[in-house]
Amino acid sequence: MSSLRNRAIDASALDQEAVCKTCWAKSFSFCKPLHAADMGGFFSAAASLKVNPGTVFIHDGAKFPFYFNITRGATRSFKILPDGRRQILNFGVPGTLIGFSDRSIFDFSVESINEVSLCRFTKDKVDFYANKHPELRKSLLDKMMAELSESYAHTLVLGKMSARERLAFFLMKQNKTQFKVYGELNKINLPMNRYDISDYLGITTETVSRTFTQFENEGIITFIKASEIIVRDRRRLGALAGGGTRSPAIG
Amino acid sequence: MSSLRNRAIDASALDQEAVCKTCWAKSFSFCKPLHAADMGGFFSAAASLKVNPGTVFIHDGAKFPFYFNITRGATRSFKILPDGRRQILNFGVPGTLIGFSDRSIFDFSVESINEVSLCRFTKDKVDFYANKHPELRKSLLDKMMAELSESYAHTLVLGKMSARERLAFFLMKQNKTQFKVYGELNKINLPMNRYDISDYLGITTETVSRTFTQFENEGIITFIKASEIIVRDRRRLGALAGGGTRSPAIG
DNA sequence: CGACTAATTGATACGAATCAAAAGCGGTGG
DNA sequence: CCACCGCTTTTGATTCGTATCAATTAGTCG
Repeated sequence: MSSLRNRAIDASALDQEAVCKTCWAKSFSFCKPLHAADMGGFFSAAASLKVNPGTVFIHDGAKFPFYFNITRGATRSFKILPDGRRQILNFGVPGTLIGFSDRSIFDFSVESINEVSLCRFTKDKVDFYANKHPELRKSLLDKMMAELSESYAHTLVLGKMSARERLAFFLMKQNKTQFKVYGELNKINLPMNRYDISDYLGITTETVSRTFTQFENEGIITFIKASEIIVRDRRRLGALAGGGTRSPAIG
Repeated sequence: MSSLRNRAIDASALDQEAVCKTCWAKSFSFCKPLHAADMGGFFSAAASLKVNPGTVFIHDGAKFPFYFNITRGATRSFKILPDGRRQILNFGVPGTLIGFSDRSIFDFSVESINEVSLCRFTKDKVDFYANKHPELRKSLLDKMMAELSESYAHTLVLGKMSARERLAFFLMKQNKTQFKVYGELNKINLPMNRYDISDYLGITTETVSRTFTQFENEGIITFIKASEIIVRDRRRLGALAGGGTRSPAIG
């Protein structure tokens, strides 16, 4: 797990308000409702950060009174058992809000997969504005509900599904988010490696690999390269993924 | 799955304010902070309900603009796959708040295990008071955070742990909540049956049963009866449960 | 006390893990 | 530009934990 080594976080002090105005991730970020209102005061309190690939920027057990909104790149959140076994809880994409935790203490870690850009907000500041703006409060709650709901879907996958079903679920989910964030319809990009996928799905890399091969042989998907997939038969993929997520209809 | 059949919900219109004043579950319920203030208006908006054993009182996919606070008994929340496989997401005990969901639509079902008493609050009413009382808002958020946090712990268990570890985790968790709610130190009560435990842990009843027997043979636990356990060696049980939950130290 | 359901125990099968090796891929330097 | 090295991914052989199938025992209720 060499990727767990820590690297520096590059913070650049830019004109945050201008950054927010042109932020391409705002339409699916928690701060969306504030862009309509004249909320320069809120945005100037934010800070833009860049994180190098493979950097753990939130540590399990640490006190951390910030929210992070991802604007570019991808992250993995995970828990680790004393003997090193790792479970990935979810992957973050642009629009993902990180920071829901009890008493500001995280009970999982978050690591960048590739180069990640994010906005940092102090919780106090967010709370302050949330108290004044019901829409922001609702937006935050929605993000949190969605996270809880996704966690429950994940629970179902890990508790009841076979390797084939798990991978199908993962691909459908990935397909859905990539459509939402990047507008890709049938192309699935996999910024994470096979270990990440296996640690997310509770199986091994070998099983992930074998199952990918099966899917390709069955004409369900085609590989452009190891990290890029074309969905050929969404119906069958969706059927395999079962009720894991509420019907992942796209478009 | 005969237990999924629906039975009537008995609603009794009592003097709610009096009920709340003497509610034994209030010290660990979301409404706790309001008991200090003079909040008769809030409590009179609540309704006390009783639910017969084995009743699904919240249905996956249903619109349901209420919160339920459990005051007596136990519940199971679950998701079901099209082919009938069931995953239990969590068990509810007195103090558990049910109702966090996206746009008031539940994406899981909730069923009573034994006779359950609960308080029903309309979400509008709760929101109204939450806007005026930061402590109530915080209390609600805390419940939600705890639910998310527990779901993540559950994810780790289902994704990475062996049958022995899963059952140990379950027992430690059960032990911890029963201490908090009922003050029992080494006695664990199991209101749920073996199917529930297996569907919560992602294993089969047979495996649950075999593992229980192992634990008893190893001197870790003793059975009073099938639904009542004495913990003999919490150290070993905790070690097995690993980092599944943040150190389950009691007392 | 008998009938039904829940829980336990036993025998076998199977899916995925593990162990092992080969192939693919990306970067570096001669 | 190609050869080499390390890392990731794929493929193969075998093992192992848990599921499944089957039967017995315990517990509960009329």
